[in-house]
Amino acid sequence: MSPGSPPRVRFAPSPTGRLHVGGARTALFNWAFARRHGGVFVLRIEDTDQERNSAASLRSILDSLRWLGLDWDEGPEKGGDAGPYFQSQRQDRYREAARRGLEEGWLYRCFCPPARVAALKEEQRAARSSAIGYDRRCRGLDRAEAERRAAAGEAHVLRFAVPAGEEIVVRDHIRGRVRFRSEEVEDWVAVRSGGMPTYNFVCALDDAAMAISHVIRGEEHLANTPKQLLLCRALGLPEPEFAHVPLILGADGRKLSKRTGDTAIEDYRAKGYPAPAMFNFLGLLGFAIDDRTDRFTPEEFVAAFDLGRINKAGAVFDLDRLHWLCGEYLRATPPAELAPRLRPWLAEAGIVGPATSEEWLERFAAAFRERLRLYGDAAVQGAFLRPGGADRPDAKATAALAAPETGRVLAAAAERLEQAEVFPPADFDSWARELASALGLGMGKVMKPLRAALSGTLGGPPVGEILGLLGRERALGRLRRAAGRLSPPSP
RNA sequence: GGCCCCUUCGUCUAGUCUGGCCUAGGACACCAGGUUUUCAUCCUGGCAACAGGGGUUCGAAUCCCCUAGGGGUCACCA
Repeated sequence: MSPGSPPRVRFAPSPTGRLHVGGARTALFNWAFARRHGGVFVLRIEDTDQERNSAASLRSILDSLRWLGLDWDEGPEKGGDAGPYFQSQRQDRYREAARRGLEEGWLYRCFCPPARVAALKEEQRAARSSAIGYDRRCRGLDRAEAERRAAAGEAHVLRFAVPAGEEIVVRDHIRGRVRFRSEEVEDWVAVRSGGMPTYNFVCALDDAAMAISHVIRGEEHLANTPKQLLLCRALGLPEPEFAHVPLILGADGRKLSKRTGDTAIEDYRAKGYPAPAMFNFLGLLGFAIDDRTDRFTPEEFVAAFDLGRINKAGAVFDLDRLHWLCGEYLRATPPAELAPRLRPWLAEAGIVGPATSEEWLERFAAAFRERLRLYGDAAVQGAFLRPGGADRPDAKATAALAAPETGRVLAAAAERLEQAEVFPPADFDSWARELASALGLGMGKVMKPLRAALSGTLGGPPVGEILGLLGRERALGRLRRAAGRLSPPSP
């Protein structure tokens, strides 16, 4: 990092889809680096692909970043001195650079039809040739003639005239110095036939214009870097430092794709993954604070963040680990805090209504907290609390209900609960023990049918908690309905 | 195929730059016990890795070379 001035980094998504987990982690690392060094985190929108851009994508990306807690200092909805932050609004600058490139000769007009170039590359591939891409045919065109053809409206692109014999060194904080020879770089397209510049062109231009000191991005961009560096040289622009972070892999060991699971941050949000757990998880992919810290706050992450400590190898997106982390976060959330977050999920599942009290939700949160991993789990696990939720007991519950003593147990429990002064009994354990001994049965024989009648299943929170969530009327109703369903005892 | 990157338990990783403290540590998952009215939580224990081969060195997971394997990239996408 250049001494003295605080670093400037950027995350530059293209609004052609939702925020991918890989992109999210890249953003996270950029953000952490900026925060760690008192630098500036810029958000730049690379909307040079007019076909695929969409406003919905942009909104989704911004929402996902905010959800993760990654705030930007300059960019959309924020402004800044280096704007505009949408590449579609920087066309005049790109045009000026292109004009200069043509004039200085490091850009040239190429009239080769796309089909010719495609065929060329096809040939190279088939022949297993080591030749690189475009054969530079138009590079030798007479300048005046090229201008004439262009003026006549002939379709063409602008290509970068890659110089021979140059060595390009990418200064990478993760991989050290990566060297390329300019012979290996093709004369890439800088401006499309439609006049729209390409990624490699505008990316380097904007990084320089926005005074980006460190380019932290995915490893898939490493092979592109020489093109951008060559452009910097042609324009006499300063070269940024780099950090190409390893890919996030699917279970198959390849770049994470939709085949191997959800790839959009929004998907995880929609399924009820807690944001802090997601942040934590992403921060653990390719990075570790030390040999034992696996849970941390954003502040702790920032304090420990160091580009040099990022791993070189790709990291598999391990859903098991994410789930575990989510559970850790939910268990650590106080019920009073958890309750409001659970509400929408419970409401959607028809478990609570607008009239449901905060107190009830808190009780629910306290009862379920240790068995939830995602907010969304509450809807599934709490399903039995819906009206009639115990009417169709599962296999195990049905078996428990079929025990010979069930009728006595349910009747006795209902009677005692009806008469109880406080509901549920203040000391449920003692209450249950008393009931068991009065019936001359073991605890298991008593609790199982109760649980089955109350919730239709044998799992879940302690029976005392279930009673509290159901309330006296509904609990008694369920006990009696279950008792009524039993076949009458033979005389 | 060319170029580039990578390689520690099944997975995420510590250790590698600054060889010895590593009979390689932690975590997830898994397995086995324990606690518990159930599930879950929690506790205890277990399984499990330096890709292979050569060097250098008194000593290598750590340094060098080779091989193998994996990945990325070769668009008028970003």
